[in-house]
Amino acid sequence: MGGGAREPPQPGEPETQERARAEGRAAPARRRRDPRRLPGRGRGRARPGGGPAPAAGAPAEEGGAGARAAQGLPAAPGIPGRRGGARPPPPFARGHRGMTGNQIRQRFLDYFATNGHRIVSSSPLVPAQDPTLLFTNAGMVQFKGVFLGEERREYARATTCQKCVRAGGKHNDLENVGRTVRHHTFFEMLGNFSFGDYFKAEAVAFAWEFLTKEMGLPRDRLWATVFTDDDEALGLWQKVAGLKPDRILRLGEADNFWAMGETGPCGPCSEIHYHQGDHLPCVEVKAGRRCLGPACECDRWLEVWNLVFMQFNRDAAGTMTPLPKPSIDTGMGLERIAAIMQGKTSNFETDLLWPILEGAAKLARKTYGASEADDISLRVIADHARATTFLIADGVYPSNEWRGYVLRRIMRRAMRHGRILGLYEPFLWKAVEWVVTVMAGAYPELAREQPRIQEVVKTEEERFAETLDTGVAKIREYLEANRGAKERVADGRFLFTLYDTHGFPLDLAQEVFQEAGWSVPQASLDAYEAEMERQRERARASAAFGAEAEESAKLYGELSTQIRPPEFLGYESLATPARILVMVRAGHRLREAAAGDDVEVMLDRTPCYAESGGQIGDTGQLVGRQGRGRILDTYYRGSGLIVHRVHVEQGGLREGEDVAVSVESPRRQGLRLHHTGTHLLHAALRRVLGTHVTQAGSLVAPDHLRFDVTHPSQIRDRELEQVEEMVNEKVRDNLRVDPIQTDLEQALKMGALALFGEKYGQRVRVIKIGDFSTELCGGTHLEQTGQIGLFKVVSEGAVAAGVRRLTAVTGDAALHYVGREESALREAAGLLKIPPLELPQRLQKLLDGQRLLEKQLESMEGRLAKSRAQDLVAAARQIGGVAVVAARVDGLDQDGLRAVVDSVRDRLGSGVICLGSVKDDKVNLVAAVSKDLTPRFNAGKLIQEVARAVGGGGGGRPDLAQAGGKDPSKLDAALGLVHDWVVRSTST
RNA sequence: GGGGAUGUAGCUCAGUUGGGAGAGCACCUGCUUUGCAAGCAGGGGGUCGGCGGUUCGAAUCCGCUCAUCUCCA
Repeated sequence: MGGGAREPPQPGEPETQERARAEGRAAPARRRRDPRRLPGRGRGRARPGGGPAPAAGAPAEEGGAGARAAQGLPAAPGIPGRRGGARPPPPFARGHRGMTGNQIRQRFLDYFATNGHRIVSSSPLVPAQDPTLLFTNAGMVQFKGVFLGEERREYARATTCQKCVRAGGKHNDLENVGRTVRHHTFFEMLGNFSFGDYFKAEAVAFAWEFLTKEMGLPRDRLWATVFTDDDEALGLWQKVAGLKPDRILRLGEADNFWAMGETGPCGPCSEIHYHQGDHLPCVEVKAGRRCLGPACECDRWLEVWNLVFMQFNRDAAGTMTPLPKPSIDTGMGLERIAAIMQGKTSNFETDLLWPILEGAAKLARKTYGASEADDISLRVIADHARATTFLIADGVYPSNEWRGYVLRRIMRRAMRHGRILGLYEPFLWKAVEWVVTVMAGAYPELAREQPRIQEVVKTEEERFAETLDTGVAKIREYLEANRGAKERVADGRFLFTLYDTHGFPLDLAQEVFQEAGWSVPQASLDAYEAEMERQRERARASAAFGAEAEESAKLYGELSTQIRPPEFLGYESLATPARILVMVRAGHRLREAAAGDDVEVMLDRTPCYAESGGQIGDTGQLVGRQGRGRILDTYYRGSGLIVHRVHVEQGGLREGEDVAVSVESPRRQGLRLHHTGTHLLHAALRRVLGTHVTQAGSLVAPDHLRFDVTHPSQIRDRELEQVEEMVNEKVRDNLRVDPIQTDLEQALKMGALALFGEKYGQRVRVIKIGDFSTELCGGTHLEQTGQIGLFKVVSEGAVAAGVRRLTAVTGDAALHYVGREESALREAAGLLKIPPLELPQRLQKLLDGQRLLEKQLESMEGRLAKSRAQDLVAAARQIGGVAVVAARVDGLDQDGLRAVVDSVRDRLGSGVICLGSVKDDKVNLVAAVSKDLTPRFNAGKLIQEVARAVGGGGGGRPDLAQAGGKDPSKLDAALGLVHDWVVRSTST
């Protein structure tokens, strides 16, 4: 009975609660931290307005020396510009003080390893197959499937140091980073996990032992919190840790209850808090209230470690049933524990971040601690440099959508703060090196990827400079256009357009305006914000459109817990008997499907490959007793469910029915050819271009393959030829293609390429092609490379900055491709009656000849026009002293006619001309009036009148006009109108 | 996924209710001159992103599409 464990939301904290749930877990680094209430640097200087006495412990005087220390200016060795100030004695046991971040990380993993935990390496920042999650944001992300019971591991205890990014998405803390000493976009999360193995008692004991023994933290500074009615946890803290009851707080659901989502595993949690000391300023005290102790949001108390007791399963109705095997998930921010261990009140002064911040400070010739504004910028740069480096290393590229967009925002924010510090030239790419220096020990891939990362960062910096330039130009235009404005006040809507359309940041815009002597009042900022809000509204409104997709996602989420992922037989066989477990249509379960229906079918076993790893899903047939369906596509839904999209062709299908499933085998064969071809291509590219080449995307279709790779510049023809040759050589070598089942560690030892964004369980499949290629892959492959027959690259091009896209074909498709090209060549050569190989020279000759002819034609036409003009000039009539030419010159198009008219006008010197021509059963008309007569005659008006007579219309300038008409038979009559018109125009 | 902007010569861009596709730089030729972005004369170079529509006529108006930039999610 777990229903009672739920507690109503605490008033005044709905947002926090909602966030905690949305986020999936408690977040030591940010939870319950409202930035507006965080102690900023300057805050300690203000005296509290005579509030009541602070909580237990003698507080240091507010605003005094102690407060200064709280401002992030401790007497830290090696930190320049620190000011003198009393600091409390270091709260360390001897021998532990000053442990480096790297040592703490290692110590943590080692400690849990000796306690039976498997050390699992950090998963990539791009979460595998979880499109709802932007980035890996907690240690448990890679174990989600295990907690949900969908996935099995060969160990029941694990420990990790997980790299995490929290930015973008529902909770966006980006703007807070830098303004505080604890917010991060990138951080490392230490955690230990139990999958139905140990529970609360051990979790508490491990945490306590690690902090007090391994880290040597003094017991009297540690406090604990538990969920309201979790007496078990309360008891454990007393028994295991020897904490007195007054040092254990009971907190409500908002703080100490954790859930993965609306439904699924959940349970109470328990936090360990570290008491930094009452000499630090407290926001509550400042506001005239008392410090809340461990539950307070001030810097006196630091939440260090969160232990989650996964105990219940919550269903859609909200009822909670106890899990058969309760689990443990814990998280401790590395940066925080490092700050404590190193006696720093700011994460940025730990050895994990300080070298980066210091590097930026040196570059900008600034001193950390000298000015609050500069400090914010320095912290921003230090933090964002880490996020940038790690994200790019994990295959994210700055772009204008999804993850790439979040990365771009992080990068641009860092660049903006660089400018605030006076760094106008690209600098962030230099910071990458500092990050690598600090982190490469724990993450060797950083060192390997450093050149590529720096390249990407530098290009992005240059791009941003361009954006800024165009923005400044826009503002100049605006200022110019509004030069005469009464009030020199910047329009908020313009500021928004500037940002929305041209990416020019508001704060920079304000600066530019103010420099030009314009003001940006609050009203403008409000208008800006209002436009922004409307933009958000729009986005939200159209997001609601995906409600059906969401509904079906929800259904599949539920189904995942009810039925088991099917057995995949497609590696060995193409047909099998199976049973229909579930059918779905339009997001709803369906018992029976009739002919004509399109349904989604889930089977207990299947030979059909579901789209993944770039290989598209199989098609095939599904035959039951009563009916038959065509499988149009196969894909994954929920977690691990294989869904067949089936069009029922005959009779009906029903749930529970036994059917025969088969894969369309020629198509599958095409997929196998192109998938093995993809691996060969990948390996060849790395050999020809270098190992910086990594897969950035892949599509394996039956008739072609598409492969995106990271490469800074265009791939030259010569390189492509080399690649193609190498692949074909491996095809002729007829290498064996071996699928090997192994574990991840072993696979990596074999040198297998593991790709970003792919999910690899503990059991992985490696495709080994001779000694040429070793890659983790779940796709279907050939037995021997010789089956490919022929490999042809079809095209090469750009996808995004630094990413090139190759398209290639193999097997039959390659032969067809070559065949088509060949026959086109033969046909072309046949037309010229020459051997195909002579085509290029001959074509060049022909083109030159053609060019020459065109020129000649042009000059002939010119001469012809002139000679005709001569006749026409001779035939000019004088009407009221004005020379008028109206004539018909057939066979000329608009351009030819105009040439003649020009010529006539030149010779005439002064006059009115109107010529008509019939060509292709249409009438062309051009009229001209010499400049001296334009005050009296308007060519445009003339042509309109004439054109009307031939069933057309026209217009133009006063001195030249053209028109067309549909009725050639009326042309002569129409031209007759010209003289009348001149007469009339003269008389009026 | 939704909004906004841009796409014209090798480069940077102009092109005004729809009516001769242009400038500067770069390039080629010739002359002049050998002092720093040299000058003068001449010349080459364009599917006006693509497709479709409206119109006698479209770089220009409309629809679709592609690419790039940018914001929101």
